[in-house]
Amino acid sequence: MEKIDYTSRHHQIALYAKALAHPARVAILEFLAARECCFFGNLHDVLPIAKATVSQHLSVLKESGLIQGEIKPPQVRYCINKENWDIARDLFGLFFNDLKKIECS
Amino acid sequence: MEKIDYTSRHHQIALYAKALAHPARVAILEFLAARECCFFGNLHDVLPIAKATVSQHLSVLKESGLIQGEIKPPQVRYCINKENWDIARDLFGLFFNDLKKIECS
DNA sequence: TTACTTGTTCGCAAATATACGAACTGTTCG
DNA sequence: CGAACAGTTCGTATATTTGCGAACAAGTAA
Repeated sequence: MEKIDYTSRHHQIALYAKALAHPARVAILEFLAARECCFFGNLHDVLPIAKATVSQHLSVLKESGLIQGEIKPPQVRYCINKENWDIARDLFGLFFNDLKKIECS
Repeated sequence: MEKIDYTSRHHQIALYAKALAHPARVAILEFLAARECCFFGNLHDVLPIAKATVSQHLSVLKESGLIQGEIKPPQVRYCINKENWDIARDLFGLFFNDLKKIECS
């Protein structure tokens, strides 16, 4: 039997999933999306974690491509990266919806 | 400013995301869904990892609720858990689609 | 019974993730 | 200039994840 390699799709889904794999990051994305954009301080104010930790989670989200940050001295404004957000949405959408015949006999 | 607690939705999305956060598990789910169900051996045959590791990933997926295993001596048959799969699909669907007004000014 | 087949569990090592305070950078304000 | 403000980065501690071989458990076949 032939071993398979993980496809780039597998990797991409896994990477976006990893970005969503912590409640703080889910909350950040939700908060960001609801208000379009917001500053680091707004996020730190509502999240139950230290600012260093908030910064770290934002860093993970930035690396995943789901958000972007813009320096507006003396603050930093974060917002959803719409392009990658759409890519992630489509990846998950296809992944969850295009699997037919799911019935265990 | 009021701190928020992570909601159970945040936690649930994070948990499902964590289940998808490894290429092997994405591949397993895809493989499972394409063939409805299959045995441990089929998965081990196609995945580039040791059987102990396959078992571990299956365990993670089982705990997430996305799949279920049934012992059919001497084999174990795994398949998608449709109920939870639908829940996850809806969670991600709402999460990615119900965020309007995503534009960074 | 013994041997084999199928898959899980154990024990360990290495890598990654999470969290925080303290120190730091860069900007603004007095 | 020095103080205050907004965030990031550093260093560290702890927990979780990933991966594997070896040992194990359960069922089947001889």
